[in-house]
Amino acid sequence: MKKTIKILLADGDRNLGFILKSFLTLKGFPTVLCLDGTEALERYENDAFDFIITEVLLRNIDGYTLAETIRKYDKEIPIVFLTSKSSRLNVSRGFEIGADDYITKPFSMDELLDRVKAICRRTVLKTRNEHIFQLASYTFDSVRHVLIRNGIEKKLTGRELDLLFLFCEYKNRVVERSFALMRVWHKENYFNARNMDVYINKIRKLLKDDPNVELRNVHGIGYKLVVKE
Amino acid sequence: MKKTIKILLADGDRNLGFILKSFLTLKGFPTVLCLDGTEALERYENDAFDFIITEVLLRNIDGYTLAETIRKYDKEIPIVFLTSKSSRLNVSRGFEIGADDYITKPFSMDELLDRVKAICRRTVLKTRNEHIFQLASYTFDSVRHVLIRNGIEKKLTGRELDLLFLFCEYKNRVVERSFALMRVWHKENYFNARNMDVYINKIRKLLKDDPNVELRNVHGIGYKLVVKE
DNA sequence: TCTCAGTTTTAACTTTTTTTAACTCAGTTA
DNA sequence: TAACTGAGTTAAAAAAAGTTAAAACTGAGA
Repeated sequence: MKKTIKILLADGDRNLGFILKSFLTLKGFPTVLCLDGTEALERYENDAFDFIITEVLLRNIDGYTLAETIRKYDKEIPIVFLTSKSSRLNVSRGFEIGADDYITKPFSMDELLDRVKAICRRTVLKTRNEHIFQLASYTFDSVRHVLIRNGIEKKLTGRELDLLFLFCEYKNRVVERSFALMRVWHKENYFNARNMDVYINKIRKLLKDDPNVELRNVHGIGYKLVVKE
Repeated sequence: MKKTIKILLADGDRNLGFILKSFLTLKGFPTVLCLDGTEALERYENDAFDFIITEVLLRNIDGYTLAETIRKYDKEIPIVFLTSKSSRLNVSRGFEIGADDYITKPFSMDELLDRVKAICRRTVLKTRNEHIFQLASYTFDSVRHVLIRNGIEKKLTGRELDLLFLFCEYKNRVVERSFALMRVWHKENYFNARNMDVYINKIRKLLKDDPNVELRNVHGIGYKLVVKE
């Protein structure tokens, strides 16, 4: 299962690349850095990524060609291009390949992070087609924001909804704590972590009437919504 | 027959500007890029545009002044301001000029496109005189200022009308509180915010007879008029 | 100009939701 | 088993939103 968004970063500048990689990884997006196009493609073929960030000007294989090749395998994966001021570039080629964004250097780390997050949010929204989940005797309607059992409806608050929705997406699979924090609170710190504990508690109380549903903790890793059916 | 929307984009950053221009053009909105206020104004006077996107901080003539000048010629043309996070700016001045939206950098391309499209939809509604909205079993006629259900008409007051109209424009999408305050009250402060609460309450009472319409709060963000159809 | 009804704003107060905090309990490792 | 870290519980504080009523404003008609 996919717990986190794993980024493939292709940037020829070893120093900047390393800084970006460290920053993104720290912010909850594990990142692999490649210094040229060939390396990036090789890495892509031998690993599983959820997000591509690539410079336009890249040694061996340029960013556009890299993106095109990756698009052949994956029509959905978000691709963001980085360009420097000096570089002559073919923006429309980028967008025809299906770029999700272009970011011009110089940019701040936070700017990059913000845009990565924005694109993730969007991609997640797209997949949010299914909105009614059956959890043993509970019915969870994420559009109407209610949890129903024996005809009794309980209205969910925003945080309850987002968190329960996340666990439903990954029903019977482990969701990592840090992933949940990023998805629901969009950041990770001590207080958000405690706050999540509180909401885990609330969700457990909401689901307590049917022993066939259980929000189980996986020590040191995260949680798993176990549904017997 | 759909008319193409031609955009005048004023942005001092040559690179970002070029990317935005290419992106918008590719997405079906032919765009002309100007790098400063004087150039933008000159272009505006010698060409026909349907949409203005301008940075607030612009060389020679700033974005606000540019917008004000254009407003003298055209009371209807949609104007969107781009601002950077850091820049201290005068949001209410923008809305007094009649801004349709403010977009804070960094934003993703898709975000910009979405908002441009949303504004076009609205403008089309206005010019087509599509002013009647069907909200489940309610009919809202924004020209006659009435809300009708089962043949019973209720007259709406000014504020009720403006606010409900705004929510209808963004039906099933979230309208941010501060955006609503700007659009309806043209400024944002503690009392306006409380005042809006009062009108949210009024609108909910007006719409309470059909459970298929709901003005839902999104905690910490805004409201969403949810209509099941 | 004055009055009055309709409308909007201000204000005080309540409720809901989220966050912070303090403390307890459980699982892991040396 | 002690020490440590992760997780669970509960309560309080803080922030956001909802409700209600009175005050202030506004504009049409006397």
